[in-house]
Amino acid sequence: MAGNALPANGNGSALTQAARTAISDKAMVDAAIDLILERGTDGTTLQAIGEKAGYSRGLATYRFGSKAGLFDAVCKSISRRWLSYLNSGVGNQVGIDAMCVALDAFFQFISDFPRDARVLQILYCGAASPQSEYRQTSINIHQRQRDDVAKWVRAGIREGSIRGDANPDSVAAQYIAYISGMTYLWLINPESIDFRKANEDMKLHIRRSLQK
Amino acid sequence: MAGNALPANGNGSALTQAARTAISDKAMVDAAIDLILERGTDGTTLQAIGEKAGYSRGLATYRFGSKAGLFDAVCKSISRRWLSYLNSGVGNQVGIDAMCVALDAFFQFISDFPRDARVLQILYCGAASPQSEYRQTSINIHQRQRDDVAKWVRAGIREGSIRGDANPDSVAAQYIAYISGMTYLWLINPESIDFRKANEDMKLHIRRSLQK
DNA sequence: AATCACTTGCTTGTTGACAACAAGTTACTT
DNA sequence: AAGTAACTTGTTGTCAACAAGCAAGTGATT
Repeated sequence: MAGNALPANGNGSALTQAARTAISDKAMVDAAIDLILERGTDGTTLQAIGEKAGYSRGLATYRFGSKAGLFDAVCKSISRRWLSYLNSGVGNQVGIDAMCVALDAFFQFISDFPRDARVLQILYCGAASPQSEYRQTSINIHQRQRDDVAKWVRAGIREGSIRGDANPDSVAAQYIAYISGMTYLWLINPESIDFRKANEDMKLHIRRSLQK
Repeated sequence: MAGNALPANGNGSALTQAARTAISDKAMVDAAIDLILERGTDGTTLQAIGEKAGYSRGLATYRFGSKAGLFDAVCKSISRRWLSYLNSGVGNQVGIDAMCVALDAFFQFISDFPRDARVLQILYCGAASPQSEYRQTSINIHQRQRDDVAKWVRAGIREGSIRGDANPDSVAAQYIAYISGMTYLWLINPESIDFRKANEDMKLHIRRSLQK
């Protein structure tokens, strides 16, 4: 569909090898996102991904090595988008402000790209299984986000906006756990979660428990 | 191993049909827990479960209908244990007390039965996939827990220990999201989580944001 | 600028493992 | 002893993974 399996037809305008790879890569990641949303990770086959992307049944395996390798790539692709989205929202803010803006950015991301958000959460869940070949990716992403939050808290304490007895690492774990857990609850039962309201309440709670 | 495939050996002391089923059932659920911990849900086969339980490769399929059916049974089995554990801890308490005691019970459960806790969380994660045949089980369990928490909050407001402007449903969602998210973080990277400390901080946080 | 050796992208052939189901066998029940 | 329920074995279709081959792109030499 998206990719052209035979780019050099009659004329001399050929694609670069790197371009060919980039095109087929993106086509397969996109196909994977569609299929995961439709059928879940178990129901998604490498054959279906390759063919939906406009290639052969074998390309996905060839390119990504394994099903887990492909999921890892999808995971990284989406989380890259999310992190840049987040960074552009938070900017240089720190402390409680940063935490609140990040919550808003998260809600915005879920509203703007619900498909990406859903697939990312599905893949994070897949990383929970022992022997998961992309668990490390999930660990790294979550750890990085926790580190960012802990930094915001530390800076907030320094500038005096956050009470000095707050434990940055503990607050960060709690904050990331909230986001992760809320997203899970939303994923399995979207109607049961009013994300906007939950986030407004969460901001209030953050202020109450951290403000000096 | 645990189950006897041939209980009626030479003597006349035979087992009841119901007892036979109960024994093989339990043996297979136990085997499944072991195997899921070892190899994850994907790496666990129905054949391996049946044989590890001391039966044939086909019994697990026969009894539970499908892999999802078996996981659903395991999920229900463990969550039953957890809920009775929880109830015996909380008793008739309500409000902030109930919320704090439940956190303690949860930490205790994870310390006492880390294997069960891990498998339960792995299965909850599996329920995140679309088309998951036991998603409803996860939804029900989480919904029930949220309802319980919301009840505690409402009772706390009535008895005057919780501020009147707290939204019970929102607080409940936040509380359950915290537990779910924290368990996920613990599952993928146990060393990174100090559950005891996180829970102590969470209790403080709850008091600060809900106490009148 | 034409061609030739080489590399990389991609496809097709094949194998072993597994879930699911059907048909058969063994253990209990009345 | 006939019937029912627990359990096993035979079989099929699907899939991931790998291997071998084909096609497209690259770049050095002339």
